[in-house]
Amino acid sequence: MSAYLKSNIMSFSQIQASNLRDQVADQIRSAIIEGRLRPNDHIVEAELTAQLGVSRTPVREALILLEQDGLVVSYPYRGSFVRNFTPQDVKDIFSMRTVLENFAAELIIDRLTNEEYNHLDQLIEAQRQAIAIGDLRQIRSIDMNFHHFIVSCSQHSLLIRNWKQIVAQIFAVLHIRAWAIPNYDEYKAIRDHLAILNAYKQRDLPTLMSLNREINERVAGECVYSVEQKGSA
Amino acid sequence: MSAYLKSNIMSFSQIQASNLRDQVADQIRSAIIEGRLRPNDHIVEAELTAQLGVSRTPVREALILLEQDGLVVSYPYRGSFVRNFTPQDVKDIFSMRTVLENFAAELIIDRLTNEEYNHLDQLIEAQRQAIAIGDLRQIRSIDMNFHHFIVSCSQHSLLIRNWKQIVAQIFAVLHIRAWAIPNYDEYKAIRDHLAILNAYKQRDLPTLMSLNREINERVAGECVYSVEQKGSA
DNA sequence: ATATCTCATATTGTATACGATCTATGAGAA
DNA sequence: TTCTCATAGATCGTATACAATATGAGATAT
Repeated sequence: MSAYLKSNIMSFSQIQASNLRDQVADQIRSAIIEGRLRPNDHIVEAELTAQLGVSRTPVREALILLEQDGLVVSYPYRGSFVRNFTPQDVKDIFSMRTVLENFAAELIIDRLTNEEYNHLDQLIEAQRQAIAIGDLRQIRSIDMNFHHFIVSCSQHSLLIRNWKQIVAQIFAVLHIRAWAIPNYDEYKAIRDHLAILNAYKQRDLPTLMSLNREINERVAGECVYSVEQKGSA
Repeated sequence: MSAYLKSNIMSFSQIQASNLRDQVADQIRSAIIEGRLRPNDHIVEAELTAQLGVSRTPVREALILLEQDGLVVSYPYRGSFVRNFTPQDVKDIFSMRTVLENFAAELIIDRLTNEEYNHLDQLIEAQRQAIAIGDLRQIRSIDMNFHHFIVSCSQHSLLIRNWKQIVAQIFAVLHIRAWAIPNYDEYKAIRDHLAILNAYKQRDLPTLMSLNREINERVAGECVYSVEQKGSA
């Protein structure tokens, strides 16, 4: 395996937050993405201070980061809350994701190597096994890795950065979908990924772009439905 | 004039930073965008504390925001520096701008009203006058407003937000161009804007998208040249 | 009973104090 | 002369203390 490919594959886990700010941000981000913190939950700085054993300074700085990431909203002298996505928010997020992933596709479709195809094949297989076991957290993780690997192949740091932000928001929304649609067919993602990978192998950009659009619009629809359900419940 | 249009036009000036953090961030951002702070300049928290008459806390928080915006880079225990754009950075920034503006075009091209066309006409004329006077700062401001108005018509908050970030970085780079190419023909922008506006009026999306791409690639090339000049100087 | 006002409490915004780390400088040895 | 290493100064990271603001409970008037 080439050094480039390896670093690409590892780019999710190799990140190590040096300062407390980033560590705290990662903790809160995980809590939101994994659904332990729910939309509109009040994030009280003093509580995190106690729970994490750090002072308010890094906690506050972490919350600033998360607000920039669109996972948290803050109001002056009232505090920070887990962002509650409106149907319009969800539509916007998924439409932006489509735009970014189509841009990535345009950049890489003629440059992907067999090694990279193989890695994507393996990820699909791993996700299939995670679904068989029923490990939802693992399913989500591999799913994200599939798309992240593709986007990171572009080596377009700005694109990768913006995509990561969007996807973090999407994962927060996917938890709402999981609550609203308990028996969601996770194998849909497998079929989607196979179709995407096939389009890449065929180097068929138009098909790939409409695939991206259709998939994202379908999932967006599911999430909008879920958000509306939650609002009326 | 419709209420929607009015709020759209005013959306640049109506922002009012309530807390010190945002005020400090705005000050530093302006300094970078206007070229008073140059790439690689060391931003020392204590100096800003003294100059602005606030404590280090809001200064630090502002620097975190600016790092997220891609205008500042920070190294642990070494400090924050005005970001120095590499040629690759410049290419990435402009290619992302193209993607975002083409997305905006797709969203709005069939929905723009005569009022909005008129406003864009007025902005072009205002920019022409600013060029005649030679007010570079005003030229830049109106130029940004032209594009911002278009993007904001999409009412896609995520798109608008990402676009604003990108454009702040571009403005920082444009100052490098101004230093490298002192007698730059500012009327180029007028011709570009007229062509863009005309494509919108014709509702000709393909032409508009290739226009966007060509213009951004041309300006990107000028900026890459300028960045390379600076590096070798 | 309802509405409105007052004030205590909780929470955030800001300032300051302390600790950790980097960088440059200079003395001493090879 | 040049290299190494210790030390001091500068700067950032974190913790704590104080100030400003929002919220809600209870009192009071209608």
